[in-house]
Amino acid sequence: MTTIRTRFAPSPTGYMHIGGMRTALFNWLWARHNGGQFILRIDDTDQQRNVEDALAPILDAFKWLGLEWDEGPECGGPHGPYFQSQRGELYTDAVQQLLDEGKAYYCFDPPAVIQSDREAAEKEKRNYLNIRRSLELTPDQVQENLDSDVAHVIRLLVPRDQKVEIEDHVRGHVEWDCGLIADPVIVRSNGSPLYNFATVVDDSQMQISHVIRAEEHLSNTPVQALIYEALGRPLPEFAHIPFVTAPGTSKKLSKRDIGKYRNNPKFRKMFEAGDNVFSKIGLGDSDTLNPVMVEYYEKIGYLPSGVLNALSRLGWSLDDKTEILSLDTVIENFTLERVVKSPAGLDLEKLANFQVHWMTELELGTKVDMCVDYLRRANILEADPDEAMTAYIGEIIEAMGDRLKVAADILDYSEFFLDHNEIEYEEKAVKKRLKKEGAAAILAKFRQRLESAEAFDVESLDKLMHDFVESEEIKIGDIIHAARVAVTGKSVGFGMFESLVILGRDQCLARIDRALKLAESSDAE
RNA sequence: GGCCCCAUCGUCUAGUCAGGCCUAGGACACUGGACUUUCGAUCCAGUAACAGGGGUUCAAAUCCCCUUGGGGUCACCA
Repeated sequence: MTTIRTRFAPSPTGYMHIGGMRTALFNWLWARHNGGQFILRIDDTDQQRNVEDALAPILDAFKWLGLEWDEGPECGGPHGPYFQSQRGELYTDAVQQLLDEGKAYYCFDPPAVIQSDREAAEKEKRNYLNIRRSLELTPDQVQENLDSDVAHVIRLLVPRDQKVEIEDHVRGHVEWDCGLIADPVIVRSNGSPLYNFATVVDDSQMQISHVIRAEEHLSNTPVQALIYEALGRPLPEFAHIPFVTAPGTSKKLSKRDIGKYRNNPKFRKMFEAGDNVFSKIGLGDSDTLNPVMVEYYEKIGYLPSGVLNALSRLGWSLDDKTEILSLDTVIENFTLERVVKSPAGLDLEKLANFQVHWMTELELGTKVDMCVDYLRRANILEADPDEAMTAYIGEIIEAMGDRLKVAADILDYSEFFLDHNEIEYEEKAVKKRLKKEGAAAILAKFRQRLESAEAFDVESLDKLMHDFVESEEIKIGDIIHAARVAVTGKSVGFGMFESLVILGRDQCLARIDRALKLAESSDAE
């Protein structure tokens, strides 16, 4: 058995696409499942100036999710360099080989001529094939053209009388008729190699055993297979996995359509959450980070385990019932055979569900650390918390329970970090719960009970309120809502008694006093 | 348009390769109920799918053919 080697070859685009991450994950999984290697290769043939800046978010995404690569940027490896821009010699050599063996040729037809050939073919409703005029030239003429710098590209000479066949691990048998394939350009007029060519040279030189990529590359496969054949190198195994579609659609998830997604009901909440959270922690809004990017999930406080679980289940399943999957479980069970053939829509609700599960698995201390990070960035905490503050935050998080779905949710409870005169009261809540007929009077009485309460713990306060309700002959709803609004400023939150205890008696009394004044203030509206 | 791929509940999927165990299973979402101080969570229950048409067979979600629908790709992008 040869070693299983897979790769992911991103272009430095400045962000990591969530669908691309899924493709990378499947490659990584297949390598890990087989005890093989996963290689990261950077497709920087476009030569942007700041490759480094544009690459950082991509590497960060891999690091965040814990998908370490065995060879690639930063760590190097025996088949380097891992940047295509530094592999020019490999491509030049391969092209020369093809040229020498007559499997590729210089094409001197100007683009305009090719263009009109194409149009002519289209007009006659016949498939376009190169006319191969340059093949008529004598070796001397070719040399002459080259010597006098006549513009040219290099094309692969497609053997038109054969078929290309592959046994795809996901698609099964797929074949193409070479008689329908135009001679692809493999080297541009400026001397740089094209994707299809560079990929083959690299995959072959890096001894990639399995090319696992998105379905949209299926149509590149015959050309690549032909290049392998021309080069006399063994064909890798192929697995074309379905692409990821936008939620609720059947179209490929694409950053270009981000504008549309804003109005997509399945997506809208994510954008809103982004606007809300990112502005608080100084990361812009949902324009800077959107749900197509892996970084969005990281920065809004998703867990790697949640995202990984969701990504794993996108086009793959373990069996007929297992949904909650740890990375280790997936590694152990991942096979290409169980990859589904049809496109899979990104299911954000299910992602949220996985997230809740993995969040509840976390130790309190871990949650505290995550939340502290957000509180610091949002300037709710001005310094790293001391022991007392850490314990205080722990109490809040425990009280939140599974209301803490993503780490950024802690920001919804900022009132616990403010003094009584700093908190904001929700207008609606005040109107409904405090300005209601008789509400203030009840609240005032309850305040007295609180003040004189002997013990200030959850159990005692629970009893205190129930006794109060009984003696006043009111319903619990008549006081508890008013009390909540009074001490938190909001109509919703976690347990009432936990809230009171966490805030402490003095803070509660001060807040109630403030609320009482608010309730008395004139109803201008 | 050419080439290629795909088709099971609203969504992600199990079942398809080796036809019968499928009166099609699970999960998310949704609806109803229980619990409850709000929100959330939880527990119970429910709605809901084999795209259509032909074959083959004792038997088809599963095999074959056609139709329809959806999608990808057709560059000196990757």
